[in-house]
Amino acid sequence: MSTIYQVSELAGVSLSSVSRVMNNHEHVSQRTKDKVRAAMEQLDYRPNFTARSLASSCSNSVGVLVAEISGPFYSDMLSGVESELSNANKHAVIISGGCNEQKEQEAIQFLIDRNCDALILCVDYVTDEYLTNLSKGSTQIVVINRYIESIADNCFYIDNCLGSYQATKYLIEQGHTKLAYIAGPQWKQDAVERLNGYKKALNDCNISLDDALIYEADYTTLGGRDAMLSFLKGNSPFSAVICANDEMASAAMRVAREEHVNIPEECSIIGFDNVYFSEYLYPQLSTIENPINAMARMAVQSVLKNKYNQKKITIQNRFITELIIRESTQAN
Amino acid sequence: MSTIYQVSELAGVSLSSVSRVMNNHEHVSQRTKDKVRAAMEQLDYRPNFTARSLASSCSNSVGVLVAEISGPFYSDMLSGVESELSNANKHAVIISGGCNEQKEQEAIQFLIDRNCDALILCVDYVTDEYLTNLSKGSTQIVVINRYIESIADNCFYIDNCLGSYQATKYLIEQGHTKLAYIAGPQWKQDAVERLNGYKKALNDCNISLDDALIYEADYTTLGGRDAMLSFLKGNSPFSAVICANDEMASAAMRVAREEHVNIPEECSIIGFDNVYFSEYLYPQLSTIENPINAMARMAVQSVLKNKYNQKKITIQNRFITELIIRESTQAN
DNA sequence: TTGTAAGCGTTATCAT
DNA sequence: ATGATAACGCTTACAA
Repeated sequence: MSTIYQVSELAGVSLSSVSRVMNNHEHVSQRTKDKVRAAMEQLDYRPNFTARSLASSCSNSVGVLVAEISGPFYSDMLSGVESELSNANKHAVIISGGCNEQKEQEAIQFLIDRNCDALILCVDYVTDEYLTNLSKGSTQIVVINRYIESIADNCFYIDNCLGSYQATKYLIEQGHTKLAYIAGPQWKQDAVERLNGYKKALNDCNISLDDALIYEADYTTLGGRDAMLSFLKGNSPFSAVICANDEMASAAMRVAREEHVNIPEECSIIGFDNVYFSEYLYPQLSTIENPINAMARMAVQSVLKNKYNQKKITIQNRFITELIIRESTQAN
Repeated sequence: MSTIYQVSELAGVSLSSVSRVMNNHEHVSQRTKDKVRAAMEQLDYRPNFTARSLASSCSNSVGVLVAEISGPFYSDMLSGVESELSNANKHAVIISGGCNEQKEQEAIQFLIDRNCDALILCVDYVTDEYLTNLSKGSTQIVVINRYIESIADNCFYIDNCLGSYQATKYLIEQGHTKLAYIAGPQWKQDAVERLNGYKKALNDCNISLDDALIYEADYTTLGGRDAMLSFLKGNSPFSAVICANDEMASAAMRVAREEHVNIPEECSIIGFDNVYFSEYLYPQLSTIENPINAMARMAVQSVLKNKYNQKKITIQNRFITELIIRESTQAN
């Protein structure tokens, strides 16, 4: 591997001139540029990434922390982050966080220690306060899928409440009046907000809340299964069930089938997130589009703008959900 | 941020001693260790990752290149790679390759330029020769999901032929004699092998090949859809269809439903890969388990062993598929 | 516009 | 066992 020094020798110029050419500095004569470029070509010179990082204290890499790598939701997000980063010639150091506060903090520290210029975080366990504090450090922090008032400009999130409001309102407009809700774990912000949207819609339409028709599950198919079973075995009749995510909705559909209740004829089901497999299901799942990929891309844009001084695009922090009607819902 | 220098001052020892303690060198007195550790603690010292990389020419990071980040198959692989790497305190630099040879080469070069110690590659476009050559360089190369004879020890792959042989044989044993096959794109090695397994099973059972019952699709739902439609509209009757992956199988099931052919009563369908959503489908998809996650972990182990001199575990290069029977197949 | 030289924070080779 | 000191390959004042 040749170094900047060898290039400078071959080109007959100084180290700094080579560096200037590499970094496209102004005030370099065409003649120097040409000589340097020719020498680089001849030596098949490749800048040493690590040395540049050390000297410039900029690693051109951003750390990404998510709860898990696989899973339709996170992988869609990662995909957006990675592609946007690659386009800008930065790279992503991706790790998956643990399942408790300490692990999450360690993961963040790991990324900081690796000299990432910025961090894109999708975290559930660390506190708002911790993240706020972190933001005061030299590593830029950006948070996806969570709203923290004190660092609002660095948060990218959807209006979860609006999302389930849209779903619930739609079903009510379709004539449903007995609506069940399968909630996500209530220690997660988004799960609480989604439940609120459901409640708000019922309230706006003067439908009273029936606690027996709300089941707190955990966003997994197992949870969705238990929830649906509980509704079916309960005493409160219902003609529709709104789910806090698509996984639980898919489980609810399966349980319905096992118990011989036809979807959507006897019961409408709607999900949340619009993960890609929701159209593979039978019936295809009606759901709420969650623009996670776009959010991820925007988060990267914000990093590019703030940390890498790139193009002055306008940053949007709040994203809007959208109703997707497929086959799993119908009028009552 | 404090440096090794400040630690050495506070501890009253030299730079080298601090370095030695950090790296757990032998021949360091307990007294020195204690002093250094205390000083580190007091200063909340964190080693500078970049400086270490430069000085030691070891970045402790491995580059991972996949065709795409999302998608059930790749994300399962990435998940395995990342977790295994994190456990070893290494990190993953993940990028997604392009959709042609040049882009793929660029992506690889990108990773090499970033001083990755090793590369884990899941690539389709670059040639065997290119990869063989690459392996001669200083960056260790490991290939997942592809077998290249000249660098066999660095390849991790499943027996694709066996996989579809298992599927086909099973259906034949269940009494099916007219079996259609939805193939993957034949410029991909795994797609060819999978098709071969099907042919071999037919041959072993003395069932003659009907070209009208083989359709080359592209591993996507759209392709699977076209394939199934073509079979249904063709003149060759069939009672089972074997698909080269689960996405196409899910599409085939949907088309069947649209055309009012009951699965599995009128037609058995089997997939390949056992991606996680295959059990969400209705009917749940029978398929071939592809141990991609295990393969990914093994690939990391091989890197740990060869590049980072870690534990002498035995490396396994070839992985075996397994028949998973669910609801989409039945006896004929 | 170009060159000189001092870092950047480590590791690693020598002596001692 | 410990300490100087020279790399590692580049960036960046500062000087010319």
